[in-house]
Amino acid sequence: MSVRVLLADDEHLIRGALAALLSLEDDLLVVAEAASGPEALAMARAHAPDVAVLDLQMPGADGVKVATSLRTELPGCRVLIVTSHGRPGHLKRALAAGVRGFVPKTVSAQRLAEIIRTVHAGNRYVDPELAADAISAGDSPLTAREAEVLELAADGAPVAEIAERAALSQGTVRNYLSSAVSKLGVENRHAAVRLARERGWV
Amino acid sequence: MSVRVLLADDEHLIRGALAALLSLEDDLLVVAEAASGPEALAMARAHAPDVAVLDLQMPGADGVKVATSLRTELPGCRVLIVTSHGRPGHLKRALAAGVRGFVPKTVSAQRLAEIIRTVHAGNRYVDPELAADAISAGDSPLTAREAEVLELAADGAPVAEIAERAALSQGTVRNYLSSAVSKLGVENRHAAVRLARERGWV
DNA sequence: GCGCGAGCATGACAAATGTCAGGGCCACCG
DNA sequence: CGGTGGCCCTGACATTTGTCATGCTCGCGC
Repeated sequence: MSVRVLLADDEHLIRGALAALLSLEDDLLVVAEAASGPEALAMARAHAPDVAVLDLQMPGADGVKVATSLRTELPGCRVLIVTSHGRPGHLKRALAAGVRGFVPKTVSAQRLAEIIRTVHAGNRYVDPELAADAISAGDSPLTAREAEVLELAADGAPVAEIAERAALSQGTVRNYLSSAVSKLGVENRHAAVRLARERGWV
Repeated sequence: MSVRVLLADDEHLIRGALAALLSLEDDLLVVAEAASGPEALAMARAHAPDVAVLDLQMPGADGVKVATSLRTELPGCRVLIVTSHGRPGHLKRALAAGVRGFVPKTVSAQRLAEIIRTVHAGNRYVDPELAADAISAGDSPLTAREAEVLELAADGAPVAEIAERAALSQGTVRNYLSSAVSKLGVENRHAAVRLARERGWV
């Protein structure tokens, strides 16, 4: 009785190669492939796989969004996320979405096959290094409003625009920005945005 | 007589899978693998491959840097760059470094094998879509100083620091920044930095 | 009820940033 | 030679952003 796997990654090169390698394992069966978030969802609905291996970054909807949808639509389907750039915040978001495994693309195919089995058996697996990063990043020191304002400031918008979109006075917006900057111990709001992004706090 | 290939990519998953798939081709022989820029160089020196397939983003030194070194050290070795995120500037830099091929990871392994043969035969191959992007991005409208100042501004440094590092008055720095912003048709310097980065102008 | 601390909000002031008009230099063209 | 235009550079001025002191509200412990 083999494990039915769905593979989703926008990079054809990787997806194809991965499918080939996983097929070498006797107990794994790649039943569907997808190149985008929406496509992954459609494929999952059609084939009801045991395990969905999702790339974190895909056009349309990222791995975590797909995982969230799958959680309600196919509760029996375990989700395993693979990613190139492991930012702490992603891991946190992923676990919150009910993802069962989270691994970087630096693992070997052999190892990935083992992890697929682990996840299929109902266990969780998180790459130790990524976990350590997430723990050292800690929880966000930002308050709700600070995070909100920082997010609106993310694309370099002027304070006036942020104030309007958040229905706040400009002074208040500056205040939150300033507070976020000092909490994060950085030089200016742009560095704050970058850091918060990196840590997954926005 | 098969083509001797060096494979360099920091993602073990992809590198391994790729090696396996390329090995299925009778006329391709993967003689070495590397997970970082420096390692790729060392492997190239040791094995003198016919074609080096390099990931654009690797720890240590990126694909283009490696290509530059290879150009002088192993002039007979053709370089083919593969990349996930195809930014126009990268392509330009790569071609300037004497790279013979440039493809996104969205191609299939089959296609990649063909391209390796193409490059080995002495021809060039550039992904049509990436080429179109690069052409539509066009040449940088920025003058030398504008680009220099923009680069120094890239990490959110204050004007005073940029002025000092560029040995200019603060007024002048502001002026260049302003000029760059208006040339790029964006709202502020941060957006300008992002856009210039994206287009490969800095 | 009362004091206390945390988060939310504001405006005044100071500092940094963006904009403008203009001057010097050099290469190019008539 | 005498424009003409592009690039480099500057300081003065207007606008935007960052900092600070302050007030409000709400939940909590006493």
